[in-house]
This record gives sequence, structure tokens and C-alpha cells, in this order.
Amino acid sequence: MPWRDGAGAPWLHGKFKGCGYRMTMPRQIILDVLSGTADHLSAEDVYHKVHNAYPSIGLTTVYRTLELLVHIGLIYKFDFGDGRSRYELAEGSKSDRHHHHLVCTGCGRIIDYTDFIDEEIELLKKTEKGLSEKYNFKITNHLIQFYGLCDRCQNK
Amino acid sequence: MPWRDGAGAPWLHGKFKGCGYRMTMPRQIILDVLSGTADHLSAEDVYHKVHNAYPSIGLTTVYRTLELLVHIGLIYKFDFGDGRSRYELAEGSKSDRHHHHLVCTGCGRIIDYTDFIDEEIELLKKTEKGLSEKYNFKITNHLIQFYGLCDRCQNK
DNA sequence: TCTTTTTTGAAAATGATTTTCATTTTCATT
DNA sequence: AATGAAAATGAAAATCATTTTCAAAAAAGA
Ligand SMILES: [Mn+2]
Ligand SMILES: [Mn+2]
Ligand SMILES: [Zn+2]
Ligand SMILES: [Zn+2]
Repeated sequence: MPWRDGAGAPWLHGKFKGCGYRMTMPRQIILDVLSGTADHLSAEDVYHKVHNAYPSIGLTTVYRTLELLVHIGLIYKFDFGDGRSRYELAEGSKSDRHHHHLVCTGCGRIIDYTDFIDEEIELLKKTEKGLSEKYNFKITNHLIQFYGLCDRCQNK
Repeated sequence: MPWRDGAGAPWLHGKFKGCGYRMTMPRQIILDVLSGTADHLSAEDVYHKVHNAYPSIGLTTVYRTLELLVHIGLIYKFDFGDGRSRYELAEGSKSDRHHHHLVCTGCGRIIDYTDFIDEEIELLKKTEKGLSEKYNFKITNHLIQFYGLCDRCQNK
């Protein structure tokens, strides 16, 4: 990520202001944290990571900012069944980093996978088209998760 | 549902006892409630419905039973983003009542759809096979949801 | 019936998220 | 640079779905 010095990616300023929001330090850092990891962070995870660079951050602001980022569409919010929401940077279905999840019901491990996505994307496109027409439903997003046991959890 | 008189489907007794659990009145009624609706009930929804036939029911028991039913695999637990878990009778991917969901982010409406499932199922099967092998992950279930705006919510 | 194990319900506890509210920051205008 | 309105922030309190505790009731077995 070339744009250091705490400025965050420049085009994001526009994204925020365009929606009538201000690009503030807490928001930048929170976004930086989410941009800098492939993990699926909880609000408190984010809070702790941000705290390093910006000790005065409040957990409330983290929650508010995450909600905002989800609303703007910059991040995704997930429920993997462990009682807290988890977030990751949004990568549209065109991006080569777009992925779906395997969720281990044994240990809670989350595995990102991008394999087989091509076919999935194609089917998804077709399905979304059909559903949009039949139910007059404007689809903006999809969620696909597989549940099961990871290698570790299978062997006892 | 032919087996009334509060007995519940007979084969369920076996299902319960086979797992070392007892088929009690609260459990039967809770299962009956979920069998008798296509809605996506919250724990409290279930509690209220059960209360008619069994006024002494406790909310705690509802939570415990729902958890048990999910564990046994008789019902599914969903998070549609409204802050409470919702449940529905499990219909395996073979069943003709198996379906996926459209979730309206505007009003929270949930639409069941079975259309286009055939192709989805086929792809899912292939995908699951591939993922199982590559990640050595034993897949037992999947979740597919589409988010967007329902007809009502689109027109302002 | 007697005994053991499971289930149940009320009340209290938990804990993630939201709300409140006074203070601080931002940003467009003087 | 100073000003003022609007937006953003953080600490503390409130919410509220879900879980835990614990003593009493129900079920299975001998
Ligand atoms: Mn991911
Ligand atoms: Mn459904
Ligand atoms: Zn695992
Ligand atoms: Zn709607």
C-alpha cells in the first residue's frame, strides 16, 4: 500500500465526501487496519489494533465507523456463529480477491477460498438475473458459506 | 400433518432417543410450531406460539430446545441481520422444499425461493467435492443468501 | 416404589452492541 | 486567522438477546 503517512488511499476521500461524510483520522486508521489484514476481525479486534496507532480511539467510534463502512459498501459484515460480528474489506465479485468462506463448526476456523469461483460467479449471475425478474428483487450482494469440519477437527 | 393429539411425528421419538435425548412435551410442541409454519421465527416468536398450547413453557427451555434441534439437525438457524437468530424446519437439499433466501435490506422481508435450485445444487455438489479435496474439509451444510431490495422497497 | 439422570423454569448474569450527551473536530465563511 | 454551524468522538449508561445458575419436577430403570 503506497499511500502511507496516515493519508489512506486518496480516492477514498472522494468516496466519503461524496456521501456527505468526512474522512477523519479514526476512519482512516480503521480502514487501514482492515486493508492490512486478511483476517476476519471483530469490532474489538479492530479496536485493539487501532489503539496502537491511535490510543485515544473509543470502542463506540469503532462500532459506528464499521457500521458506516458497511453502509458505504467498503467492508462486509459477517456472522460466523461465534456471537460477534466480523468484518473484512469488500472485494466485489469482479476483484480477483473476491472469495467465499468455509466455516469449521468444530473450532471456528474460517478459510477463504477463491477456487471454483468462476463457475460460481457465472451461475450466480444467471440466478440473480432470474430471481430479479421473477420476484422483482434488486439484488446487490450475495453470501455463500460452507459449513463443516476442517482437517484438524476431523481427526478427533 | 396427520399425527395430531400432541404426539408429533412418530419417527422423531426414535431420532431423539437415538441421540440419548428424551422426547418431552415442550420439545414436541416447539417442533410442531416450527413444522406448522413457513415463517422464520425467532426464539421469542416460538415462545409466544408455544405458549398457547403449553402456557407453562419457559423462554429458557425454548432457547435450549432450539439449540438442541439445531444440533440434531432438525432445524436450521439463520442470521438475517436483525439482531436475533431465526429458525426454520430443516429440509435437506434433496427435499423439494429445500430453498434459499432473498433478504430485503430495506424492510427485512425474507423470500424463500426454490427456483434455479437445480442448477445451484449441481454446482454446489461439484464445488463441495472440489473444496473437500483441496482443503480436506468435510462439508456438511451450506448457506446461500441474496441481499437487495424487494419490490416494495425499490419504489421509494 | 425407590433411585438416578435428565429436563425444566425463574431469576440473575453475561456480553456484544446501541444510546445518550457533553466535548471536540471539521470545514465553509467571514 | 477567527467564527459558527454541523458532524464526529469518547465515556458512561442503557439495551436486550442469549446464557448460566440452581432448586424443583419429570422421565427412565430396576
Ligand atoms: Mn474472508
Ligand atoms: Mn426459509
Ligand atoms: Zn476446525
Ligand atoms: Zn423490502
